[in-house]
Amino acid sequence: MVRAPCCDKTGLKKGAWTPEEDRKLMAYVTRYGCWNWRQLPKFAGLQRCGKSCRLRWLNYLRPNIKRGNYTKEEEETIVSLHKTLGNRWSIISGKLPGRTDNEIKNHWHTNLSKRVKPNQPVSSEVMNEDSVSVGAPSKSDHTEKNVENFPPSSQEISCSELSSVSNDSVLGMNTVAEDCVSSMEIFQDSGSDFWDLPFLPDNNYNQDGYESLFLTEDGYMSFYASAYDADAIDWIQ
DNA sequence: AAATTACGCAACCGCCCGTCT
DNA sequence: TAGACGGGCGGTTGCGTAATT
Repeated sequence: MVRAPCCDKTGLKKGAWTPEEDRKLMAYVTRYGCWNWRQLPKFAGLQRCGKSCRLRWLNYLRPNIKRGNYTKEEEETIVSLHKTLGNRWSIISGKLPGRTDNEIKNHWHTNLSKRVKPNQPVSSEVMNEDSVSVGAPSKSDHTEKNVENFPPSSQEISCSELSSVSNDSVLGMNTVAEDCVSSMEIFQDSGSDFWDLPFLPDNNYNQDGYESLFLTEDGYMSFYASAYDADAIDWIQ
């Protein structure tokens, strides 16, 4: 079976993301969630592959992403986990709140791998699921969480980050889920049919970019403060 | 000051897996 | 049961910038 390309690449933009594209993606995901990455660019008004959008969101735009220098503890954790797990960056990132697998992978290749002796063997049992289960949730766990977090609506809503951001409670990375939920609840509050709404690309932020965004005490980001009523803001906070 | 090299990071690519029909 | 599809993951690439010559 030959797989079709993930998306029709003709006319799709590649390379670095512009602030405008970031705004569109962030606005859309924050407001509507990530119900289908492949379709998302179309609705968000982006000339990008869905995978590209997903990556950009997960690695850069997602709330609570920690950037900058790694602490000694973080580096020790990475080295230690890499010793037992190998290049399973997604699992390793699950143990480092706010760090993305891509970032950890880059950091490893540019810094940490040089410090670790190259002949250090990676245990073959790494590939054994049992040994990986150091708190690494299964995909079915994620599915269950999705079900819990997203009660049935007129159309099934999936928030795929839930599965990439593993072990939410441990990580403190449930922000994305909160985002999706908040998006839906706020939508529901608005009393209109979400799935019939056209994408409103530029109404909820100002011309200067992210100034409408803010972080609440809990680190939850809201995009709605200027566009919705006080009830929504109270809920977010 | 200009040229070259090294480095860090963002993004892309292709494969794999799970789910749905 | 097989095929189609979407999402996730790890490897790799390419660009921008800092450091060095």
